[in-house]
Order: sequence, then C-alpha cells, then structure tokens
Amino acid sequence: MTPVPLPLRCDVHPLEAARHLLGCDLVHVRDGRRVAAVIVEVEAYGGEGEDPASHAYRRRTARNAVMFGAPGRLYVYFTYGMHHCVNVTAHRTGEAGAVLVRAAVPTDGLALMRRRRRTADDRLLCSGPARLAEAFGFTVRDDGRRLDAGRLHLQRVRHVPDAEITWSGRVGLSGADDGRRWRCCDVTAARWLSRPP
DNA sequence: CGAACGATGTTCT
DNA sequence: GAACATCGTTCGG
Repeated sequence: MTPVPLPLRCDVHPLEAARHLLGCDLVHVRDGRRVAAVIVEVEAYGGEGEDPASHAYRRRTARNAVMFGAPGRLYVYFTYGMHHCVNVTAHRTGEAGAVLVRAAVPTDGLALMRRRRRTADDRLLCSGPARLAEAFGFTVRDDGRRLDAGRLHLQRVRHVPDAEITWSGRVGLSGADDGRRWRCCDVTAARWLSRPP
C-alpha cells in the first residue's frame, strides 16, 4: 500500500486538521531505522490574534516562524529546559496554526523507541507530547521538515468516525486558557492517551 | 491512587 | 525575572 501524499488536509483550519490527523500513522525513518505510531490525541492551536494559547498569537518570531509557513510540516519546539514537542503545521493560506501531536499507538520500531525512551513499558513510549518526540528522536533540528512520502510522512491507516472522537480542553495551559475545547482524542484508544479526555 | 515538586534552558516581558 | 503546549519521582492519605 502506498502512502497517502500530504497535505492530508493540512491546508485547513487547525481545528479541522486535528480531526483528520487522528487515525494517521506517523512514520519516521532515521539512519535506516523506521519508527511509526498511529495518532490518537492532538490539540489545535490557532493563528496570530486568534488563539491566546498559541505560540503564534502575538506575532511571528524565530521560534514560531514555521507556524506561519507552509502547512504539512513539522513544528518542533523546546520547552521546560529539557523536552521537545512536535506539531504538524496546519492553516489556511495566509494564516498560521499547528496541531500538537500528544499521543500515539506505537506500530513499528518499538525496540528503538524503548531504547530512546529508556523504558520497557510500551504505554509510556508515546503517551504525551514530549514522550512521543523522544520516541521518534525529534528535536529542534527537525523543525520545519516537510511531511511527504519519504522518510517522514503520514499515512491514514484507520478512519475514526465522529462518534469515537471526544473534544475536551487543552492540557497544560495556564493563563492563556480561555476554555476552548480544541483537544481531540480517539476514545477507542483510551489506554494510549496522555490522560483521560 | 492523587498532589507536589524539582529538573533545566529558551523565550518573552 | 517569569513563564513555559512536560515528565518522573516522591510524598501523603
């Protein structure tokens, strides 16, 4: 089966893109070794002046520049002095936005993921944005990389019906949280989420 | 269980 | 100088 080419509906508002990223296998090949996991939890982040919780809210800066660029790329940032988080850029033309990938079910390269994560508990490989980034080996060096049909791509492996999706509040926001429910979970994968919806 | 907290460095005010 | 789209460990009930 050939990968579905991107943009996999990333040229839409991040809220809509988020819904379409559920059920997609995120695939990354580095040094000839492949890791993959099916996305089950994401959060949408809006554009300049739109979403106070978004890195793009104030203005374009060196860190968030990729959010203002083409959709269907990785936006990777460093946080809390030790963690990385991975987004897929998603927005309509002329706007900014991204979808944070918060959890996924590992499907390939589990041995390498366990090594990178220093754990044998498979539930702890990709159940959280920084865990997922570490399992995939993503760092700021990968910021801006294009998701295509090559060593880094998305492939839809499951259709997630609306009835199996729960929308809830985004995680870890403090002052910037205005209560919008832009977190999107595949509830049939409850065991693999970063936390309950 | 759940709550509290320390780690650790970049970004923004 | 404060905040931070987090995680792992420790402590209390």
